[in-house]
Amino acid sequence: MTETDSLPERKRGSGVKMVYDLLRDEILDLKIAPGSPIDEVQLAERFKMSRTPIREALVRLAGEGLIETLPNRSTMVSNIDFMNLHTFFDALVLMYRVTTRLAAQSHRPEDIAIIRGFHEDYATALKARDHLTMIATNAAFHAAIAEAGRNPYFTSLFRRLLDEGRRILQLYYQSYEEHFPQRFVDEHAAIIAAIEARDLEEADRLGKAHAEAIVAQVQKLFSRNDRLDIAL
Amino acid sequence: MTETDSLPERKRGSGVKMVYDLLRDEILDLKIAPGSPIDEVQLAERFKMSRTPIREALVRLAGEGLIETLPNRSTMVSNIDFMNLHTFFDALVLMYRVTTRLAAQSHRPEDIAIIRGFHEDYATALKARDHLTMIATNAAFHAAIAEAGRNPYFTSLFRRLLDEGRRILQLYYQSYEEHFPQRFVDEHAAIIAAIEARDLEEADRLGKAHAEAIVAQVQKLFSRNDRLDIAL
DNA sequence: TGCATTTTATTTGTCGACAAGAAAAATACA
DNA sequence: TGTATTTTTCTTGTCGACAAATAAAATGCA
Repeated sequence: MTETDSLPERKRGSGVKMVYDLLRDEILDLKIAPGSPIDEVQLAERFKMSRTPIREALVRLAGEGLIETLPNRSTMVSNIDFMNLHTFFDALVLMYRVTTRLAAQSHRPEDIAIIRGFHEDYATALKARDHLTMIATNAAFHAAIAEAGRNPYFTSLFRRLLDEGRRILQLYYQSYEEHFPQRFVDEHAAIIAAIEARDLEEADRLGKAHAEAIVAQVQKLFSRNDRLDIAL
Repeated sequence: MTETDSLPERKRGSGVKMVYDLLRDEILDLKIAPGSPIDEVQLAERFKMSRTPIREALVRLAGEGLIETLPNRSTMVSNIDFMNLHTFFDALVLMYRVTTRLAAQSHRPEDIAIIRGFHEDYATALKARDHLTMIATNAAFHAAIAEAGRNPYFTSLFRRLLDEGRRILQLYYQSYEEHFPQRFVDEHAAIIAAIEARDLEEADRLGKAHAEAIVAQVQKLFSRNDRLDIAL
């Protein structure tokens, strides 16, 4: 509702990107709930621009599956498909493996610095018990590893999966507020070491184990919820 | 240039999809060369609609990497990145494996019928020595297998790779006009059999072998071209 | 009151127009 | 003639308005 627009002056091509980035973050941080309707005119008023650039941003978001648009009728934030979470987890685990392995193979020195940066940001956020930052920096950490692997096809799919994962982890931490495992930080450190040592097999193995640990933990929560739903 | 628009009457939401589909096919069939500029007003005239829906179609195509758009300046058909073809092949081979394996695991009877349909279309096109149809039905065949695997994340990446592959195969067949291997038809048949038998390992193995055969063949061509470039 | 039909309201898809940016052309100047 | 600067041209990004499509409300009728 409250909008902090300091500059009414906007550069020519920047409006779309701004709306896109902001909406994307709000969706991934669950600030806008899945299923919420998205109103073009409302957004146009909020950002003080015409509907045209708003629409372009929405088309992009729809292209990444973050919003769904019914023809001639409402557009809304995509729901999380709990029924088919296993397909998400399958893809996530495989991409963790592949990207970590490729990073061990193809990284350059400067990549390690970037990865370490996010690693430290994550550790800091964990100490501060800051969910949102933890989730976002964790995603950034693994995205940086994928970038170091230098396969844009894998990177883009992995980014999409990490995005979707941000929403799911968000739900997870809303249920388990006091759960902040140092373990993940240690695993991250081990992954970095394997990448730096160019040990493909170890990187692959660690990536797989790390992914499966996260998946197992999240699945535990949702299976509990499933049982709850059935009980109702 | 010549446009066959029989109906000047268009339904409300159909314009964007029409432009999108047509442009997409023209790009993938190399009817528009990589690097060609795309002019919005020209398209608007050609399809007899305003620039707005044209633009939406272009944004979609850009989202899939089929066109590239320089801010405030021209937009053009994406070039094929020959320098990094190996990343494409890596991703392609892995997705061939994964989707074929998942199809063996998760397919339903009705999927087989669809897959067989494209299989036969491919065989027909091969007999007719019709490049364009061969390439398109081959992509459709493997996309159908991916659909039977029922993992939308893998399917969407694989679709993108198959699309890009259409352009590359197009180049390939432009060089080797008389090369129409029956072998691929046989391999397709074997893949269908493995899927139907729900033999995951065999499906995986065949998918990998099939992919690597295609990759090897294409690489042979391009490595020859590479040498040529160096010789010049 | 309950259901079918018409009317109104809301939201999207499309349009034509205009202005900002960048390249190309034209001009000035050495 | 060659380079710097201005002018023109061309394309894109944005705008406000209108029309089609759908949902919601109102009305009619039993």
